[in-house]
Amino acid sequence: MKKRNEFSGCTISSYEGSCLDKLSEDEKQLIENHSVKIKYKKGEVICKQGGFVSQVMLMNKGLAKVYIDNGTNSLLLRMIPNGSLIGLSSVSEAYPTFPYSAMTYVDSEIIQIDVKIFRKLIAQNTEFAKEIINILSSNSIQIYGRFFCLTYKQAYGRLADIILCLSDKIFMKENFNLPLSRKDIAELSGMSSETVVRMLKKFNEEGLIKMNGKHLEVLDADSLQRISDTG
Amino acid sequence: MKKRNEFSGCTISSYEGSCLDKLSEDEKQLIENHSVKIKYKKGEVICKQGGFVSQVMLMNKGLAKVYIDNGTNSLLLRMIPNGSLIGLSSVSEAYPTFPYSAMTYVDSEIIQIDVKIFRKLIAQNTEFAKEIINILSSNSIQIYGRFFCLTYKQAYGRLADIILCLSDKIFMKENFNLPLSRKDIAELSGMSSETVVRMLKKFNEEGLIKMNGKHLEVLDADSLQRISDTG
DNA sequence: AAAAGTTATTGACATAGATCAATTAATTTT
DNA sequence: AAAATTAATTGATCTATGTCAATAACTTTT
Repeated sequence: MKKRNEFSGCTISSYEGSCLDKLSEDEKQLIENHSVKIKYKKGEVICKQGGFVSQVMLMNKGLAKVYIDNGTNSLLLRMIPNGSLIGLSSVSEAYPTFPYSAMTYVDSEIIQIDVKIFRKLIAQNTEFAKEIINILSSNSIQIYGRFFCLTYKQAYGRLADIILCLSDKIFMKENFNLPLSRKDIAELSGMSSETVVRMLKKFNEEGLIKMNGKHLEVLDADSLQRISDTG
Repeated sequence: MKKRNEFSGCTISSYEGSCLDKLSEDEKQLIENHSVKIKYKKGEVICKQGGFVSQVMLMNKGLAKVYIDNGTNSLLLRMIPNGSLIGLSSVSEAYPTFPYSAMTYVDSEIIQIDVKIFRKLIAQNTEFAKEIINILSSNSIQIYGRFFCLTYKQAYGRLADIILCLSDKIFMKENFNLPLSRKDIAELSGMSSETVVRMLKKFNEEGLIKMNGKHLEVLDADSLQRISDTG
């Protein structure tokens, strides 16, 4: 029997693979002909909440965040690692504008695909459409988990979550250089940057992580997991 | 130019109409042949988080909530008014279990539709598939708003949001008998029931609402809206 | 390499709203 | 309709984090 997944603040969706695999050679060529590859520098805005969507964007190489804001506060919804799409909710003609903004964390390479082509392919290829439904569903499920986590977990648990997410899902090693500022981590874990600093220090003192400026090493993933579960 | 929508904690998705309208007569008949109408009493569980999905459910008459919980805490994701679907994320074979639970607020009538039929129709009718994508997108957008609201608005703003949502979207009059307990309202607006009581009392004293036990009347929607925006 | 600007760290303090406890009101069961 | 149960209200208290202010440590620009 499968263990019931607990909710985590983790910021990447569980969908694996690529919807593009479901396309025929002709269809792939069509996408090819209607897409361009663009380079973004670290910290550049990829799309703006409220703006018209004309392309769906595929992260080819890099890392970005998707967030909503009202001018005063900003809420990070999810991260975009390699292979993830941005702007999918707008394949519905009913939602022609981005419901969120996106910004790169590091220098990134993004493939822009004409959203009209996306819509056409959905209308002609049901396997592709099913795959889009899969992605939308997995995005929803990820958001539910993050929503629950940010609403009910205490700050230590949320921070532990994010450290584990970075190590397990994003960098896939327990030892990495953070391309994120303390403020970024604060945004990820839904707390103030001062609180992040204090709590990272505590984790460090307790031997759960080894932290030196931008360098982070997970020493005791089990304990972090326990804090995430309890917190 | 359209005014940019602000985020609200409102709990129903903006999708209007019915995906079933996109079906042919034959397809409608197919649904008809593979669905049953079920009556639920107030407070009954419609589906359980983690359980297998075998039917997609359509609220025919009544009101329900969709929520996730971990045994200790419960987070209300959205309300299900007439015409809304439950269990849509599971039309993907990749997600065969409910990611949430649902429970009726009042006596309700629900149409259960075999999920296999739903999947078949998605695979054969692209208009229908597009409509499902529309619904999933609008659900996501609603959740983003609620997520933002519960994370950043203060309690007064969240409560004002919910009162307006109940009056505008659910009961569609400024004068209604609440079928919800204080605890339900607390869950909707993400706070403790004691805080709900105190704040409703305050709104009442200030003449924004008229409240008498279960009966609620919105007296000053503009001020409530202002509190929602500011809070 | 000095100056200017930005980000990280630490400490002190404030507070929104949760929790706990007690009372009253409403509803359900006997 | 009395008793028992559940829900609503009120008051008192507590606390996890945010906010503000002051350095300290980096980074970038000159």
